Amino acid sequence: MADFSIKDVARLAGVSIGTVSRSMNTPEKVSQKTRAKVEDAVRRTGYSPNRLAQSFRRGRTNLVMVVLPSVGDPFFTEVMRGIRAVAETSGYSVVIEETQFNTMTADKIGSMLVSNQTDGVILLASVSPFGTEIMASGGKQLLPIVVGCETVSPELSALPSVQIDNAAAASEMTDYLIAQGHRRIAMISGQSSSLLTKDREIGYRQAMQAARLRVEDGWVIDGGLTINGARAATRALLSGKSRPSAIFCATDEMAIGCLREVKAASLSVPGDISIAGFDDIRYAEVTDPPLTTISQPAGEIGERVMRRLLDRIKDSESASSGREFVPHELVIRESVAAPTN
Amino acid sequence: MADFSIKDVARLAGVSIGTVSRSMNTPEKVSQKTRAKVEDAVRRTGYSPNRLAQSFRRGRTNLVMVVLPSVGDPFFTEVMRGIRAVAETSGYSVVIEETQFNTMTADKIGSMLVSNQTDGVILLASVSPFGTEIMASGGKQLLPIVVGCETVSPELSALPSVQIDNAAAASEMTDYLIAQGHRRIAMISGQSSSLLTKDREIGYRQAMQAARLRVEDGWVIDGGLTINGARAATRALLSGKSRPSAIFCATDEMAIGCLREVKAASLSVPGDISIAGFDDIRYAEVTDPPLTTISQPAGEIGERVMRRLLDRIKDSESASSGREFVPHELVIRESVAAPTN
DNA sequence: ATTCAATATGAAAACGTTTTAATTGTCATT
DNA sequence: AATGACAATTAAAACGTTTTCATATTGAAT
Repeated sequence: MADFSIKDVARLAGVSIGTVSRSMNTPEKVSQKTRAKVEDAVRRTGYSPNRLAQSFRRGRTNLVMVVLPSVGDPFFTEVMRGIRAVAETSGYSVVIEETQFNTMTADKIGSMLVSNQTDGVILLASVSPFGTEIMASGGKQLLPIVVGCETVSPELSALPSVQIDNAAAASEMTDYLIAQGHRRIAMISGQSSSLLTKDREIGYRQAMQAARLRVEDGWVIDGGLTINGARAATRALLSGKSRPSAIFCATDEMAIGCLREVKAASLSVPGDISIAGFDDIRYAEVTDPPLTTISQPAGEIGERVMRRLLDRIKDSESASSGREFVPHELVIRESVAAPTN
Repeated sequence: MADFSIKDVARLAGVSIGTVSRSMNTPEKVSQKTRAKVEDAVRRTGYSPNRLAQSFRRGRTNLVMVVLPSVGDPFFTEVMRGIRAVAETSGYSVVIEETQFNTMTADKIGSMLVSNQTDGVILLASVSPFGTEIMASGGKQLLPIVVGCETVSPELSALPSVQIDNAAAASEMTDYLIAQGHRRIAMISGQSSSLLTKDREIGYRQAMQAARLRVEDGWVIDGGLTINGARAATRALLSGKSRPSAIFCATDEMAIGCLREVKAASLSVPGDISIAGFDDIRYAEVTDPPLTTISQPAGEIGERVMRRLLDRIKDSESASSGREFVPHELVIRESVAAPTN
């Protein structure tokens, strides 16, 4: 398999390279007889076309790239399954790129994607206005791109996106906590650069306000989207002058850290403190107690987002733009109960 | 930015395309004056080279692909960090491909990688002899490829790989359980296609045998590498005629499922049953109780595996082959204690 | 001033494919 | 027997770069 080219196959089959190309791509346009010769030559050489040359000449790679914050985030398992499912039926391959939490999102995407490496991009990572300016120049995109799960900044709201209504979901969870009798509800949110958790924060604040409940100073605290960040945040919350009876975490990842820390402080959940999460990752139902959380239809988001990307690749003019919301669901498990005091 | 080519830049700068190319790639070979002209033209057009054409012509992409079972597996977070760290210092970009647990590993890799898409592959996923036959034809590889974390089948043991000694680590854990006083130790392993967990199983069996302990029928059970699989396996274990006092899970993921199920059966951990895991994923220290497990130096594995890949890309002849072991560590937390009965 | 070396540039080939345009061959219709 | 239509094939252009080779320019040394 020492790298045969189409030329070798052509010589071996006794035809021109054009015929070889047609034999492989549009076999119906070549006669039975010659097709057989070509196929034989292909088999004998073990020839497989140089994809790079192929993509270069065709001007299309049949490859889409999904950008996500980090491999190892359980939430994306199902989203990817959905993406892959529809990609496969359309002859697209999927390739993944990490932003490692924002370090170089913009650069990477700008430099390696815009320049013809892939036919389109699915952004599951934080969408900064800066990053996408590169891509969405002059209102018209130079590369098909759609956003999934994440919140897009207002000025980019025309970008096609598929997501749950994060603010509404967060409100719903907060309402649920309130309905359970909680009045002192704190929130562990993400860093300010995370628009996603900002949205959830907004929902929380709205619900609190609607119920005329006070959000005390220090009750909305940055958990950095990590377990350890959430543990630190939880310590701060527990040691504050005014201790909440419930902690709403903007992600399950942080809820897991929070849960651990609350227990480490010898408090029981939900006995002493209720904890709510968000995302319904697979670990959420095996914590002790299992987490009450918001479930996102991750697989469906994946499917939809990929379908919209395909639309856009096919015909970027007529493809729909703007946000598309999918339903979320409040999953009641055991980490939330009525407050005891 | 409507897709300028090098030709446009050349025309605008009033030089030949060769000069433009040189200006960008080997600026020291072009005079100050013309370089300035070119740079200006580049700026004015917003030109960025067509990567596809570039890679095609150069015969190299500066892209490596890492193949892993699934995005969403927390274990790979750190491995990727390591890989990326050294890739970045060498001017390589990293792109990720999922096998979705083996469905089409071989095909994907065979078809899209061998044909010039990437300069090399890091396999973090299960290495079947079948899959790699394609890549390692005639003893000599046609694409630089190295294996990380995973066990390679004996007939492919010449493939460069970086991993801990899984069997030894599993023995060590088993020995530890025995040292704690356990005699009745069961193991939740992976499906038979997972060479990795088979290795761990071997270590377990060896340690049991060395201690002259009996492995009863049904005590090595397939947990399918998933939480739910492990829960089912645990149920089977608990309802068996002869109940173990300790359960050694071949992955933390399964240990988490096991832990939940044991508690669901109203048994305490480690009071009634001890549980040990493997991998030390980040969730392992926030379970209740925190998991005793084996820690892999994931970041280091990533770095080493990427370095070996670079060696191989640079000079496939002289690059080292064969396995390279890195040290593991037994992390003692609270999920294992002496048996009570 | 003249020559030589070094440096800077341009023209064109090359990479492996797809695709267009031109050519050949075949067959049915007149 | 000649024409036309159609199918199959070939030759060659094209894609956007990099790189080789030849040429032109510069500057230094005689």
